[in-house]
Amino acid sequence: MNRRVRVRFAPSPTGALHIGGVRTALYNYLFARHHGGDFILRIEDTDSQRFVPGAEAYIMEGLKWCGIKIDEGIEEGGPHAPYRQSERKEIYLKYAQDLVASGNAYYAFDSAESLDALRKEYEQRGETFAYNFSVRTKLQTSLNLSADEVKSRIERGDVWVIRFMMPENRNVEMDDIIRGHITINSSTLDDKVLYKSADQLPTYHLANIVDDHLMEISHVIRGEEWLPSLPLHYLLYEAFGWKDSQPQFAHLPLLLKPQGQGKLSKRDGDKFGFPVFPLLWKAPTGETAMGYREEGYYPEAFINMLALLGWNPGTEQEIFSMDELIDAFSLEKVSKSGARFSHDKAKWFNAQYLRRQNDSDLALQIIPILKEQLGIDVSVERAEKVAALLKERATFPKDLVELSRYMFIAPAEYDEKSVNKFWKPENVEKLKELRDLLSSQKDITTATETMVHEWVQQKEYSMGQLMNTLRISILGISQGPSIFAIAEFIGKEETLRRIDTAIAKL
RNA sequence: GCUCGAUUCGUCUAACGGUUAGGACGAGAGAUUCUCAUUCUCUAAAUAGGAGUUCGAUUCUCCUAUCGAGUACCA
Repeated sequence: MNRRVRVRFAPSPTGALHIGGVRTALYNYLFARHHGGDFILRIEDTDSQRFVPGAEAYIMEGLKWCGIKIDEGIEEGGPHAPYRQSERKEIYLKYAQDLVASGNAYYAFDSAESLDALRKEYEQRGETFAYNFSVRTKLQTSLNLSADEVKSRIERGDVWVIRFMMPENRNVEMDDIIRGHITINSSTLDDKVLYKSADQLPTYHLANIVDDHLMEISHVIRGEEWLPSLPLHYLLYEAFGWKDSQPQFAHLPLLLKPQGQGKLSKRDGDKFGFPVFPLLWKAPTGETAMGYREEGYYPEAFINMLALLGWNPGTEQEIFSMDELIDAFSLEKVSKSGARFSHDKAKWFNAQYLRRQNDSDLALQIIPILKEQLGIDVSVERAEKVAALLKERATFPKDLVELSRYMFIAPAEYDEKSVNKFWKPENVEKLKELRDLLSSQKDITTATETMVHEWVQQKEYSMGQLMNTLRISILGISQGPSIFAIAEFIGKEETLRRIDTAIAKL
């Protein structure tokens, strides 16, 4: 069947979107774009209890920051609006009732308490309670009660749910693009709730099938945690008579916690020392968790890193632009096993992207940080020089600010280790000579280095000893790029002043 | 417990049933350098275990082990 590719990312607004969710969205997006199809954002807010204010806006902002563009969604609109399930609530009841009418579902009047009690009872007997063929005709269901009784209970406002009537002992045959063929016997499954009268809302299972059908979704790409629900979903398509237009499924491997075990969860916040969220998250409770954006990651680097976590094109290419990802992506190349996220690798990707920035862009990025961190105003030209000089040594733009600190501010202290190593009387004597030599120059530039080099050789001094002594006097530490480049940057006067200060102080 | 899924260097991964099992991050060593970082070179590092099928299994089948997911009137 050749139909338009339409995929959806369907998060529930119960908190910030963690990187696992971002990756699911990304793979959906890449798949859609690769096939020239549509990427739809649908908000699955059918759990009135767990709704978190701000989560929905966060999800949209997060996707936007990542460069994932939505074709149809709650802000973008589209032919199947609304895209928020809470605003579609009227449509689901009819479908649930259709299933009752066709004999695929039934009403159940059990209270949550009585079910809890049943579960406990079974547990005490060492059994597991399952709401399925074995009990549904014994409990308070429309299969057991007379039609009149059911009708009057509903009319008098008793609380009810509609449950799917899971067939007994049927092998459900399923296909997953990533995992291949899967078979499961329906007797191991239970009668899932499809619709609840209490809040007049469907559960995920009903809503997602109905909406995917109505929205003409061609491929469902979602996390592996949904795999156990797949037979139910297959059976629902069948019960509705929608087999012909049923989407294809692909279940993505999970993202694992960096240490310990289990899948990454939004509750993991930033307790591992790195963000699990794309953006800073401020929960209504006041809790906050850091985000990749705020940490200084480039969205392109973040996406590049995430794309390769569970997918690989089979080549040795590591750096991919979004367009290259779109071009190379295929679900068949998604791996089956869960992936553990590596912070080191994320940083490496960011460093790669930082180097690829051109100096003027980088300058613009660091000027505000320079202002904020060091309280100094720097011209674009000066900032460009800093960028050019230091970008190979940085992971984040903010690193450039820290690395360039002593290019703007004279050191107030001198690193003890470096001083112990190089600040020796004989070196200081030579430094004084060098100071006089420098002061005799018109100005100090990187070209001065050659001259100094020759002078050092002539005098038979040690370049390493002298240069580091000079470096300490200027920067306070034996680190950083070419000392002559730095001297050129701060200028002759400042260079001499710092040498004098160091000689006086140390 | 039950059901389903997964298992290649520490981590992310590659390998029509035939390769000295490749790459990347990280680690270690060396080279370069005025220092640090970069860069470059090199090194260590893996097919969970056991049976099959096959001329030949990382690759296919089964068993075991381990890990994970699901098992809600949550998604």
